[in-house]
Amino acid sequence: MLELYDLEKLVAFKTEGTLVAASEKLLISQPALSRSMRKLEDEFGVELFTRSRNRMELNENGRLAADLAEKLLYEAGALTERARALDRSRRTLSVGTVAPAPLWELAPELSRLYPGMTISTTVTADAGKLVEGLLDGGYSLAVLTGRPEAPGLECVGFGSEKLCFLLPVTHPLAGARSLRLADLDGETMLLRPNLGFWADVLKAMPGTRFIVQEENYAFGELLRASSLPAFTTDRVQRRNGVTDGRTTVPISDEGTSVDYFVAYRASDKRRLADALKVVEVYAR
Amino acid sequence: MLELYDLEKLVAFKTEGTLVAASEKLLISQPALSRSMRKLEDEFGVELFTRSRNRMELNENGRLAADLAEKLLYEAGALTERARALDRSRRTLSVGTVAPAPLWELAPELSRLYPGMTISTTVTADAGKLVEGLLDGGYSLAVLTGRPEAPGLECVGFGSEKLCFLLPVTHPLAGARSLRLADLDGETMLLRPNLGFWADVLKAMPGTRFIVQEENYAFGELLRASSLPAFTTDRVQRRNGVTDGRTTVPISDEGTSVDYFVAYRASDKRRLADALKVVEVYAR
DNA sequence: CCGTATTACGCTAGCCGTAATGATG
DNA sequence: CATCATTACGGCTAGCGTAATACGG
Repeated sequence: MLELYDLEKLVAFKTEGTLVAASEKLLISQPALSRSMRKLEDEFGVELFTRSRNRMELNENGRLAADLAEKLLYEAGALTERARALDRSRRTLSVGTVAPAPLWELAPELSRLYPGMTISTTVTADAGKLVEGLLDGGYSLAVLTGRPEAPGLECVGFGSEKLCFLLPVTHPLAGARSLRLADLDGETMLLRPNLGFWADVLKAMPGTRFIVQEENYAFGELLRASSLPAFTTDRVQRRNGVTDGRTTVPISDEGTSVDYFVAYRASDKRRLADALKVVEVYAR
Repeated sequence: MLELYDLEKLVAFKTEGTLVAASEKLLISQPALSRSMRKLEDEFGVELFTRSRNRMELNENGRLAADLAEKLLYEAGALTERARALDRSRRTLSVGTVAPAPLWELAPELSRLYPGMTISTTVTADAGKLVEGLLDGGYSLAVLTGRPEAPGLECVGFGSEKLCFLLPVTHPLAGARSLRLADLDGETMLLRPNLGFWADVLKAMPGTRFIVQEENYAFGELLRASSLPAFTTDRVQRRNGVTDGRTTVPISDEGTSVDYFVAYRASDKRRLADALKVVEVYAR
């Protein structure tokens, strides 16, 4: 029977030009390769080479066969690759979100509910990309700030979040009951990266210099040691508690208070039932 | 390494549904097939089946892999098939002709000049088909009654042929120096099959009943034993000599005298040089 | 119990490598 | 005579079959 390994040898001979060179590339002996090529001709029932006593070349048949073999080998590789890719996607639950906070609650629960699955998360300000990803299978769950319109998608509420300033108690505005973003514009502020749509909200503070600190411990140290204002949200505080030496002041700008929704494909409803139940609990 | 035989086993399992059935189809034992399927999973690095103690089924990965494997196997078959087809075409010299007589001279010479090649011949009234066939490689040589116009084609003259009546000496018109087709219309005539364009010429004798005899010896017997008029040509007579008890009367209708040309692809000129030389000799 | 998959075990056909041979430029 | 392909021969291992085992409807 024709086998892929034989075709690989044929292709090696095509690219190397001699049995010696090809056999070295294939890490087998010349006699082995010589025999394989004869066997291949037998299997095709067709002469593939012109042979002189110390020279072997592909003839027209051989060139065609080798070219087609090369394609076939590529496709065989693609076959395993696609199977692996499918398996990976079956073992991965991709979650996209427009803001990081909901993810902090959702991701650990997903890990607990679907052990063995890789939870892949993405934070982006682009809600359109998330909806698109839901539809084409790129995401299984998406946390949005509104209900998606696309057919085939459903969603459940996932609570709300309200942006606040986190000011040192010594800050001049620390006593305010409510502030506008513009009130602190021009100062230097501490910020986490990957804020999702919040990054868009902060465009209302064009004069502000943001110091971005990704590392969690370092961020906490900066908060404690510096007198730089920062942001927090009601949701973060409910989860992490208050920060010593800092006071929380709500922001009254439009768009700083949002409702979240977790969207999913209707066809995934059963598969994701456990996760959606957890979402409901958090939504309260 | 992934091998086609393994993929064949996978496909057999997909179509048969159980290892037992598939192993019977493949003419191997169940244990062998069971092991092969495990090996396949190893090679993919991916689970392909859901197993209970006495039931095995393809999972999502497995279905994808089996479907792709089926395609790949088909393409592997096509690969050898194409190589064989190429080989066959390399070993075949296809000759098309609009009339049988030139072929009687050409075919034996081609067999002599290209030993080992299969000479495949076709007689057809449709000259357009022959030109088309020359262009697409379906024919290597075509005998036509005019020079082909298509670019990439060349031709050489191959003599002429003149249609005659072959009448019993007892026939009322046997003494004529020349006749029209219409002069014998309404009689019953002897005919060979596969006349090429001559068949079109005979449409000028709508009232004639033709007795077609393919077999050579039988045709000769009919010629000798019967008094039915028949056709011959100058070219046939030059080759075979005259027929006892018959006289030859030329036909003066338009289109009963033709010049032949042997057409070929210009790119084939060198390969066919020997054949074309022979054509020239016959053309005199 | 019959049908199915898996495990255990011994065998063998196919493929390989080494060594020797042949041809060619 | 250096290089390449082929032939000869012996060894090894992947894959097979048989037999035994285990599970489920």
